Parts: sequence; C-alpha cells; structure tokens
Amino acid sequence: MKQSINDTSTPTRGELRRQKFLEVAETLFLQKGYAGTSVNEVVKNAGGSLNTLYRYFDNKLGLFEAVFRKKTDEIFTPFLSCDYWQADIETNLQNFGSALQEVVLSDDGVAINRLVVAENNDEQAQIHRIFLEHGPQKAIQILAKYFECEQQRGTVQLQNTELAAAQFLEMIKGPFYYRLMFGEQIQPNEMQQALEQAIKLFLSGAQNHSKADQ
Amino acid sequence: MKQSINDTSTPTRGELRRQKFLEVAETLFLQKGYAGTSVNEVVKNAGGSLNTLYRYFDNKLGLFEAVFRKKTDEIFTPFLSCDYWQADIETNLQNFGSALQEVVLSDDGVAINRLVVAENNDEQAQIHRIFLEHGPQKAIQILAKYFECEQQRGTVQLQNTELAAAQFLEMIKGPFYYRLMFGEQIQPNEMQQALEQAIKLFLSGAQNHSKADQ
DNA sequence: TAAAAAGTGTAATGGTTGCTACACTTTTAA
DNA sequence: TTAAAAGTGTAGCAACCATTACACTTTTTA
Repeated sequence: MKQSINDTSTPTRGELRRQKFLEVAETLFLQKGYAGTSVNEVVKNAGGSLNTLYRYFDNKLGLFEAVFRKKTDEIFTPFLSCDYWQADIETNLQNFGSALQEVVLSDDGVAINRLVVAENNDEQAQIHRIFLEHGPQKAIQILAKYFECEQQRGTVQLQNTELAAAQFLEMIKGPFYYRLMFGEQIQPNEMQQALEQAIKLFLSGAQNHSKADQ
Repeated sequence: MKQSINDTSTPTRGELRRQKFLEVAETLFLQKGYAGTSVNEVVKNAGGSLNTLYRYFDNKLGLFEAVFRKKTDEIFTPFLSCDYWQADIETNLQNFGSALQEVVLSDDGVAINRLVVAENNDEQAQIHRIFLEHGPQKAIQILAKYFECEQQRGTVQLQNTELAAAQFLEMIKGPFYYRLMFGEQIQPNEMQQALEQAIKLFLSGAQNHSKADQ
C-alpha cells in the first residue's frame, strides 16, 4: 500500500473516501453545529460506511477537529498571505479592510464564527485557540504593525496601536455580524460605507491632532 | 386556590417552586447551553420533582423561553431606562459607553450573547429576535438618536448616524468579546482606554471637518 | 375535617446518540 | 493468483434524552 498524500495526480481510493467524509462533515457542521450533527448522518450523506469513517478518524471530535482546521486554513490563508501595504494609507486601509470584510462576512466566515462561539467546551478549547491565533488575532497584529509604521511617519497618532487595530476591524465587521447570523442580506454598499466611515474617522482624528499640536 | 403573582409579600408555594426551577435552569443554560442542559439535571439541582416542573412549563423549550426572557429583561432594563444625555457630549458618551460596557461585558452579558449565537434553530428564532430588539438594537437606536441631536447642534458630523452608533458600540465592546468568551480577564483600564479612544476619534473626526470646511 | 389541589419519587416509553462487532465483498499489491 | 488490506451493510450496545404514567403524600382551602 503506497500512501499518496502529496501525490496530487492519483489520490488513493482511501484518500478519496476520507475527503468525501470531510466534505460532507464540513457542510453539516457549519450548518447545524457540532451537537446538531450526527455521525450516522455524515455517513449517510457521504455514501461510505460507518466503519470506514471510524478507520480514518478516532471519534466524532477528531472528525470535527479535522474539518475545523481545514476550514480555518481555507478561509484565512489567502487573506493573510496578501500584501496590502504598497500605496498611500487611505488606499491601503481600503484594500485591507474590504478584503477582510469579504472573508469574515462571507457565509463560511459567519458560520465558522458561530461554531467557535457556540461549541466552547473544554475538549474543544485548544481547537478554538488555533482558530483565534490563525485568524482574528493575526489580522489584528498585521494591522497593528502597519499602524506602527504609519505612526513613525506621522500619518497617524494612536496611543495603543493594537487596540486601535482591533477597533478598526470591529468598526468594519461588527455592525453586520448579528444581522448576517439571522440570515439578513447586507448590501455591498453598506459594507463599503462602514469601511469609508472608519477610514475617515481614523485619518481625520490623527490629522486633526497633528494640526492642533503644531 | 389564590394566585398571588403580584403579591410580593407572600408568594405561593407553587410560585416558589417555579422560581427555583427558573433560577437553577438559568445558571445551567447560561453555563452549558440549551442542548448541554438536561431537564433531569435541572430538577436534581432545584430539588422538586420532574412532574412539578412539567406542570409549570410546557416543555424544555418553554422553560428555556421563560429563562431567556427573564434574563434579557434583567440585563437590559436598568441600562435602557437610564438617561445619559444631560451633560456635554464627551461626558455623555463616557457615561453611556461605560454603562454599556458594564452590562454587555459582564459575565451574564457574555453568556447570554453566546446563547443567542449558539442556539439558533428555527424554533428559537422568535426568542432571539426579542433579545435583539430589546437589547443591542435598542442601544444602537438610542445612541443614533442622540447623535442626530448633536448633529443638529453641529457638534458632530456623520453621514449615517445609525451606522455610526453601531460602530461606536463595536469599538468599545468588540475587542473584548472573544477574550471574555475564553475566560480571559479584562482590566478595567483597558476597557476605559477603548472608550476614550473611541470618543476621541468620533469627536476629533467631526471637529476636524468643521474646521476644514469653514 | 374532608375534598381538592399540588407535590413527590420512581419507573417506563420511545427516541437518538456515539461507537463497536460481525460477516461479507471489493480492491490492492507482490 | 493469492494473501493482505480496505470497504461495505446491518445489527446491536449502552448511555442518554424529553416526556409521560402511576401510585402516593403533603398542603391548601372551604
């Protein structure tokens, strides 16, 4: 038996089964939560056999963990491996902000956020830490670092750049979370308006200061 | 049999039992969620009998609904029936903001927020709408209305007052939600700093504009 | 004090769950 | 081709769940 995990051309039959399980489990977990999804249901929709599923995953929590890690990666990696900082500060914030909105306020983004909040037992605590550190916290750190750069160039004046970054991100995503969670549709121009208002506030706040002080 | 619902001096034995059920159910639901709490568990901790509980509540969802309504009221009513708008805008925002932080970032505030996000079936949708309309949305509306007043007096310049209100609230609570959800302790001065930064930004943003335009 | 109402403990019902066992077939690899 | 590995379907286990039934005691009330 040859393992072909890195062989993209001819995936093993086993690997195909495994991926099918993951795929079905993903949609179910995101849709109905951890407790709301039964293993039998996964098998029924994925096609294989209960026995086979348990050959690939230790137990239900193991399956969930695999799904969760994969999805977290899928959602955040493209966003985090992008460079938004090549233009002037206004353009940069605009690009970064709208990219973040697209990721975090997508169907998947909202769904996985609900998972993190909802299923918060001791068993799953480590998994969720991974999500936080690879997702939201990372985004905050990146933006905070950028704020520090601009701070040194005098474009912005902020007491606490990390807090400021968190606040900026909350301004552009926070107002839409509840509404999206309840299935409401958000118009793109609404999100854009939130972003514009946040940028304006952050820039004019700093500019006002530098004007007033000198 | 005399019902003594409005008689505060001598509550019926039945009323006492009912309240005991509610009290225990509240702590359990807030601690372990809806699905994570069993009715037997409630009875075991409350003392009475399973039969009695089902005489007072139609079913598990009915019990949950009663707990949820009571808790929502308890949390928001004192906050919402307060008047924060008697001083200058900076003081007003400071008072309103820190009152909101106290409510929303309390243990109960965080716990009930998790409940709303976590348990989001079709059955419970109406209950959650009640929470939203009596809690977060109300807070936004109140602040938005105040912004409109200040807008007319020229203290503030905002394109969309309702969005601005939502953003202000997100700035002062958003950065702490995840952290509180994971049991992290937040220093009071951290919350205060977030509030100060938010106020400063909102005021200087507007002042800058009025200066630049005239 | 006696009838009515409320409360009690235990046990059963019918359902679902995660997970395993078993007997079997299909696919893989040497 | 043949033995090992992987996959299948069904059935079952033990544990939980919400909810109801039953036989009984306690409290209220008139």
